[in-house]
Amino acid sequence: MPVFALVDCNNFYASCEKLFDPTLRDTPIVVLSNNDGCVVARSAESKTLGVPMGAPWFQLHDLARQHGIRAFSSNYALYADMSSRVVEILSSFTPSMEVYSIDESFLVLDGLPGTREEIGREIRERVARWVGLPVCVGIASTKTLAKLANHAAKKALAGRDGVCDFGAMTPDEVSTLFASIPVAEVWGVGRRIDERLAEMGIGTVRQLRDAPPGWIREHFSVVLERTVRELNGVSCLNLEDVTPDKQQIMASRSFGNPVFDLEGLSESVASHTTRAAEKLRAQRHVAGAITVTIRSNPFKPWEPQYNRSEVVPLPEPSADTRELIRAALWGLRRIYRTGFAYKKAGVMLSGLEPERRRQSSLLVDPERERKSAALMQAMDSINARWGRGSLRPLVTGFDASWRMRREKLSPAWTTCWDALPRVTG
DNA sequence: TCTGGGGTCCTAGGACCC
DNA sequence: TCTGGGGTCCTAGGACCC
Repeated sequence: MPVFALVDCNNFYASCEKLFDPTLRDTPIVVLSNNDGCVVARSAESKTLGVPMGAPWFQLHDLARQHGIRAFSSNYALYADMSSRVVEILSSFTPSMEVYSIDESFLVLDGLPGTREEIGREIRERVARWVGLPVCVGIASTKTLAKLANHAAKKALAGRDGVCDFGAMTPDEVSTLFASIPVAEVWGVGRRIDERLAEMGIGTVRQLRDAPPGWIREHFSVVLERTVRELNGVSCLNLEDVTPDKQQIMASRSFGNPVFDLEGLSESVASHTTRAAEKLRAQRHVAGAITVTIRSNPFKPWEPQYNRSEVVPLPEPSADTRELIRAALWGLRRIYRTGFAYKKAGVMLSGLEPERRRQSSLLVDPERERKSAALMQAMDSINARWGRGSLRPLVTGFDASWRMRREKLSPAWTTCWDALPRVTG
């Protein structure tokens, strides 16, 4: 039977912000979404003050003033860099690991020296010592249980040592613990399923674990059935240690200020397409279609609403920014209507396939393809050397009014020489 | 004034085929 | 009066995740 560990950084974004500013040590802080919209991470102090996850920041101004809560714009350059440092440390324990998200990784502990709890504690200590971030470790025989053990380490068993191994507990202890955890904490149980389970009298992890899998499948889905089996120690989800290629690539943003005209929308759609095309080439794929989406602000229902998207198939699969922009703008012109305050635009690339293996059609001019590839490669190299957006299509524009707000951004401490922290005294 | 972005999987239903 | 059955492919929509 495999042994999974889930390592999860505590309050990851908030912890990253605190790491480089010691004066924030006991200060309640929050990290905001793009456009400084809503709360996406809270430090322990903010959670204690009752700051809800996902709350719009503008609704929290009073609470913030009252308790001195400091807010930060999300600084993904910093978080991504700290994440890669944590991953590097974790991979020193075992090559059998899956980087599940920016702040979570699954490790398979089978065959490692020491008891499972000792390994868990060593992971915590090494990460704390080498990068200064707090993590918790959940250990169990399935991924779903390891996620739950991690939750227990953070909540129900907080105050112990940040490590929870279900394998070290008796069946009775586990059952008692499960009876105290709301079913919504289980990986795979979201809001809707939680509501429906509640109607059926299932409110705790223990009740879900003890529900008949067949009955769950009948009333819900094979997905939740798998969850129930995993809660019973039957491993259904494997470690995905090779990251699969993306099947679709998206790029979208809300606007800092509403946009009314086609020109502004075109600039943003061209910008998003440029970014999406970069991701596409990084994965060495071509796209068969691009979808353009524009929408008004659903949080202002008293304003006229509009929400539409258009799928534009490409004549030939491509990774050429210019061709993708041409297709995206064609789609945009088809769906654009005047008289709306647009809040968001985005594109999605689909029909992805490897650039090599694809069928070459009679319509493709090999010389033109070669030139396209060379140009894109040159553009990517220049942007890698001089920073994103150094060389970009003219249609992405110079008007900054629609670009996002990031008024509370912390420095790029670890990824920009000019922002390197200074030690004095 | 002010409410994120980027993904995956599963299912149902329609089109189409033999 | 009475109108097959089964398979595949695609898309849209709903659920979930961080």
